[in-house]
Amino acid sequence: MNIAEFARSIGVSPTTVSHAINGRGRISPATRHMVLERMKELGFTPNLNAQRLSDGRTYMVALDFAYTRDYLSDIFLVELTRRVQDFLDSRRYGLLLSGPGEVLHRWVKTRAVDGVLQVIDGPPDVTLPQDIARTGTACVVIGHYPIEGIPRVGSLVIDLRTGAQQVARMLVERGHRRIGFIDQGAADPVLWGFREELERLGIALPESHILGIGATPEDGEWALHILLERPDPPTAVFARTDAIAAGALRAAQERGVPVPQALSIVGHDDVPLAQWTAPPLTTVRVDCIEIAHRAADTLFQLLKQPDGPAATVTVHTRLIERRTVATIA
Amino acid sequence: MNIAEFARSIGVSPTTVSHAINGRGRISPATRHMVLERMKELGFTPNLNAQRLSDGRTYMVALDFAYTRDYLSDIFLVELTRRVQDFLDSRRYGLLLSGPGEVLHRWVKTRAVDGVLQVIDGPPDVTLPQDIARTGTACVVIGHYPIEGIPRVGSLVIDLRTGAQQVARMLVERGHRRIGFIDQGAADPVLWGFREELERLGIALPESHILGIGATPEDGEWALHILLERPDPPTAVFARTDAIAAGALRAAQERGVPVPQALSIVGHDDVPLAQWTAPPLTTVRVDCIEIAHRAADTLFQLLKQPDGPAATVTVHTRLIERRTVATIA
DNA sequence: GTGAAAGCGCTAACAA
DNA sequence: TTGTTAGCGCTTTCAC
Repeated sequence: MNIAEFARSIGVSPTTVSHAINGRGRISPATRHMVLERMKELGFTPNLNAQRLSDGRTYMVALDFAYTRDYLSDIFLVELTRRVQDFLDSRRYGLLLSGPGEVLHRWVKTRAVDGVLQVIDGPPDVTLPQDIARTGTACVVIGHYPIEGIPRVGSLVIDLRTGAQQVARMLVERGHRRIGFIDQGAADPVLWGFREELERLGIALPESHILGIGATPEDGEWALHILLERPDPPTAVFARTDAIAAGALRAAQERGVPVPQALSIVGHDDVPLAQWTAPPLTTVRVDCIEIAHRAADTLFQLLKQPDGPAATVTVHTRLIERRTVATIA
Repeated sequence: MNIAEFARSIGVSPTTVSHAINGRGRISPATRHMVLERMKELGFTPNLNAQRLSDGRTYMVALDFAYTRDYLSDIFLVELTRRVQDFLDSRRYGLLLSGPGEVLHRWVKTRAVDGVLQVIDGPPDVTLPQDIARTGTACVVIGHYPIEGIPRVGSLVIDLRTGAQQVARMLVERGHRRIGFIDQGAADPVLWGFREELERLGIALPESHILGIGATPEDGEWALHILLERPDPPTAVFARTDAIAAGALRAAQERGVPVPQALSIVGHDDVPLAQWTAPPLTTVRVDCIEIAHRAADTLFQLLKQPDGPAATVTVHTRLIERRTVATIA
């Protein structure tokens, strides 16, 4: 059944039906109500593709993971995807889970989506969103750095420094002076923020106390063993991911080093695992719901006002205290 | 730029361009080649929404998780999603990540997708795929039971019994006679297959050796402690998920029970965690790639031949031997 | 407040 | 082999 048949069968014109559906146009509340009622009765639903062609909007948003590494854990992406999906659902938009690169461009060029949410893990490649925006498709980049001054491009900055700084302050307040850091093979804002804050507090984070090659628990085990073998072993260790922290925790237990009494351990990301470790892991939360919400919101802003100011919003990470940090005597 | 402008600018008719794009219709190879070349040059890409309206196909597939519990772990869904996405990408189809229930129905009714892949975790609700299929949209249900005899509905059965039976045979071959099972709060084909195979081999799995309330490592710890307190403690334990098995492993270590020397433990699902435990976990793999591929394939079959036979394909789980099972002296 | 008619950009009979 | 033309189902301007 199409709009014409339906309109005829309830004795009005297609125009009236369209007005009733969209709430636009002049139509009496009574007529509108009647049309809507009978739509349900007769089971008429407008063909989305015709609407798309006609009004130029697709009611679709593409989500693209332009990842080069595994910066944030998979679970973060799942969670983010789910939250974005919920948000879009509630606005009757659809989520197109796009592959990266060429595939995404195809969706943009064929006008399959109104906007793109792009999650990236490194420094931003301005070219990508620029290409997208040039075709008239809005784009919001979710990453660790702002992107500014490009029309139709917004950015959501996940500020990794905040949480890292909180960790630094907490550890120092608890009396820790010899502190270690285990990264996942690449320095990033977590390390930078952590180190800067420590330095501000007068504590050094020597290169010898920063190590890491990967993001598995094994990497964490390995790294912790090395740190504890040093002549001046740390009393607290901050790990770049919870998985690394879990490995470090295990290594400490293997060595008979009680956590947190003899060694404090802090993780990062607050994945579910962080609540399961024994004792539960003190860590830094990256708030998915907030990120998903505000990123999608920024995108919708851009859809509504294509020439509005390209917004940059920042979401901060924050310390979640559990049971793996103790005060030094 | 639309097809008319483009056609005019290269001196042919829109029809010819359309023929060139779609490979259908009669067109000389030379013309076709020329048109394609100039498309790239001038950057013309056909509007997908117009194509959709015109030829009635949307080149979109919806993926829906109609879950009531957490049967398969999240990581499975991620992996599955990624594989489905890759498959669709390669066929120039898009993946619409749909919410469940009403949301999915909206996409179907508005003709936003050609087909639906539905992942369910319990016994099948035939109504759902039936409603979808009735509107002319193909549907493949990914679950643990076949769905047959409904036009335009296919099913992919993940046969959980196979792997469970392999586990049973392996444990018995290795000399185990007192065996325990930790489930996640609900009996399912894994338990059934396991118990049946044990019985076939003349080994009983007493109710007292089957327990479980949840799927976290803590649940596994708790369950293992109880099992080992029994007068006739098991020498081998099969856990319904790897997370449960990981908890059991930890509990054994806490009690000073060496694994696998004094106790064999087997997990299920083969999530990444299973390789990280110490020792690495013997478990049962659910092959995502195969599932994604064959489910999508079945769906495409249905798209190609709407009235073809509604296929049911079965993917079997299989035992992955690592290091947590030993032969009993 | 309602309806007639002209698009939106593409595909596919059919004619040339 | 190529071009003309009539849809696909909706929105929206503009008369009534």
